[in-house]
Amino acid sequence: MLSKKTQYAFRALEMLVQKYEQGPVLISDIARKKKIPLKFLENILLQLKKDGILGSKKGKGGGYFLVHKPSKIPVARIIRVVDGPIAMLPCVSLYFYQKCKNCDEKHCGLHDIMIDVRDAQLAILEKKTLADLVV
Amino acid sequence: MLSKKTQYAFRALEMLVQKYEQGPVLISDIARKKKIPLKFLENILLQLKKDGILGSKKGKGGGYFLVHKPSKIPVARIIRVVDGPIAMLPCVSLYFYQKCKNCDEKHCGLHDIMIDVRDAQLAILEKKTLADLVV
DNA sequence: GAATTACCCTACCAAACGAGTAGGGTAGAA
DNA sequence: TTCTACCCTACTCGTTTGGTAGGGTAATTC
Repeated sequence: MLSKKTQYAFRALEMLVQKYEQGPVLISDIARKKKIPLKFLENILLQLKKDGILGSKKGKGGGYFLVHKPSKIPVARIIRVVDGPIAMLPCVSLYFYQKCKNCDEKHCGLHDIMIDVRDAQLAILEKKTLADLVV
Repeated sequence: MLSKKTQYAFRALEMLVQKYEQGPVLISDIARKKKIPLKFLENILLQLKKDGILGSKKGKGGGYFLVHKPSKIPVARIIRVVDGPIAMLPCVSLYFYQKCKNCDEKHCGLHDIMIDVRDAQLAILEKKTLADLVV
């Protein structure tokens, strides 16, 4: 399951998509409108900024904004930044791979199944973008 | 990510599949061969038994065994019993559904995306069975 | 029917994680 | 120079995870 933090992230991004190219949006505006604890949200947006997804402007008239076109940012990227691995096992993760001990990947049925699941997930999560958040 | 407990469960089940219809298998045998902490494994097998996936026999010559043919038990069922929800959001889970507050499911882009992901996951996890664990 | 075997159950514990709070620092517009 | 709004660190508290300990009890078998 996605953490609450990740769900907050998507809710915030949804708003930033709607205001795309309308100038920076205040954290406090997002927090109020989307009912997200202010300081918690600050943390999330900072993380997204560090990853280059969001930009920010300080001082009066400042706030956060999307750096790229919404249709250029896949949903998968957000999940990886905020939540971590998407795969169901460390040994099939593309970005967070970890070898599993006591299990030879070449003869592990579960491994094969989870590879399939991962591919199926990514087929969707890499294709869908922030633009799809707004319906 | 699947919990370690769930991964243990699959490893144990793998062994029970291999010994299917060869009589009960001792917990201690599974624990030793699969390198799973004995008491922890006990807990897992008990859970699987309560759900009707495993049966057990007490006394000398006892142990655990699969109640049904391995090809009749979908991988999804194991995950649900041991790990819980498969879906990425509570509001798209079939067996553990929970309404998400501050979000109208009819106008939530994320919701729609996660429905797709869930369907893609289940297409695999409901089709693959315990028989597929052994390659 | 007694002993043994091996399942069954409860309780406990430490570490990690999730979700959120607090409070001040600092850059940059105006 | 002052105010605004981002930036950063640290802390708290409850839950989950992974695992341990120890004994109870039902079924076999002899």
